[in-house]
Amino acid sequence: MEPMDPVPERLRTSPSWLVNQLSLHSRRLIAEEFGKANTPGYHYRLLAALAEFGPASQAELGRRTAIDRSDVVAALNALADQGLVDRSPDPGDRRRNIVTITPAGRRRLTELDAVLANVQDSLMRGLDPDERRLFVRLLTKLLEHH
Amino acid sequence: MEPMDPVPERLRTSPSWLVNQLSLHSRRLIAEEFGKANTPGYHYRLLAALAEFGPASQAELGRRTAIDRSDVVAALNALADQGLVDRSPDPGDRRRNIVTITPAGRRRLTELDAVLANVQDSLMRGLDPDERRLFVRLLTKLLEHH
DNA sequence: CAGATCTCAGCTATACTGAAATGC
DNA sequence: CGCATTTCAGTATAGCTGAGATCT
Repeated sequence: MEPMDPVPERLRTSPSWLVNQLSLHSRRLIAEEFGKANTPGYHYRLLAALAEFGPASQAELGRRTAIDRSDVVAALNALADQGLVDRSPDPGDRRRNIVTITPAGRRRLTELDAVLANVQDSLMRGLDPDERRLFVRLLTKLLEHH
Repeated sequence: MEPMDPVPERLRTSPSWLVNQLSLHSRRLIAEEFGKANTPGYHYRLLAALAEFGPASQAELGRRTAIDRSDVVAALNALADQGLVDRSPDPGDRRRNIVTITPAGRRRLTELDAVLANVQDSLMRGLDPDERRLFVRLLTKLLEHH
C-alpha cells in the first residue's frame, strides 16, 4: 500500500470517512485471504446462512445475508457447480427453490471460518480485547437503528 | 429499504461484517444527499484537501484523499469544467499541475459541509454524544494501525 | 539511468434496477 | 387480481492496473 500524506481534518474526523476507510481495509484483507481460497465474498455469507438456519429459498437467503436477489442467483450457480450446495424445486411452492448445504459445503465453511478469524484479528489489531468488545457493541447499536 | 430476516451469528458478530454494513449505510446516505447536489463522492474529498492545505499537485491530492491517481484526473476534469478548481502547469516542475480551489469551489464546499453534517448525524443516530466520541476514537486508533 | 507525474484505456467487485416468466 | 419468486440483462460506482509520454 502506498504511503499517505496528512488527511484533511474534515475527513479525518468524519465517522463516514473513518468507517469507509476501515471497510476498505476489511475488504482488502478478505479479498487477499479469500483469493487464496478462490472464494468470492458472497459465498461465505450464503454458506453461513445455510449452515445456521438450514435449507432456505433464495429469497430468504438474500434477506438473511443482505445480498440482492439477483446476486444470490449468480453466487448459488457457482456454489452448486462446486457441489457446495444443492438446489431443488420446492414441492410445496413451485415458485421457489430449496437450497441446502452439502457436506462438502460444510467442510468449506469450516475452512473459511478459520480464514475469517484471521481477518478479524488483523482488522482489530490496535485494540485490546475490551476495546474490541466495546467497538462491536457500538457498531451493533448503530446498525440496530438503520 | 427491504426488511431483513435474522442474520447468521457468524456475520452478526464479525467486525468485518458490521463495519461493511455501516459503510454501506454511509454510502447510501451520501449518494442520496449528494445526488441532490449532483456531486459524486470524490469531489468533496478533493475540495476539502484543497481548502485545508492550499494548492497542490494531483499526486499530492491523491495521497491526501486516498483517491487513485487515475481517478483524481477524472474528478478534476469535472471540477474544472464546473469552475470549482483551476489547473495550471507548475513552472518549477513541469511534470506537475498546480490545482487551486476557486471562490466558487469554496462556496460549493461550504454547501457540501452542511450536507455532510446531516449525513454524519443520520449515521450516528443511535449513539449519544459520549458514545459517538468513543466510537470515533476507536475507529481512529484502528486506522492508525493500518 | 532510476523515479515521479499526468493521462488514458480498461478491468474487477459490489451493489443495485427493470422486466419477464412463473406460480401463489 | 395483487403479490412473491427466480432469472437474466444491464447499470453505476469505487477502487485499481498497466502502459505511454513527459520530465527531474
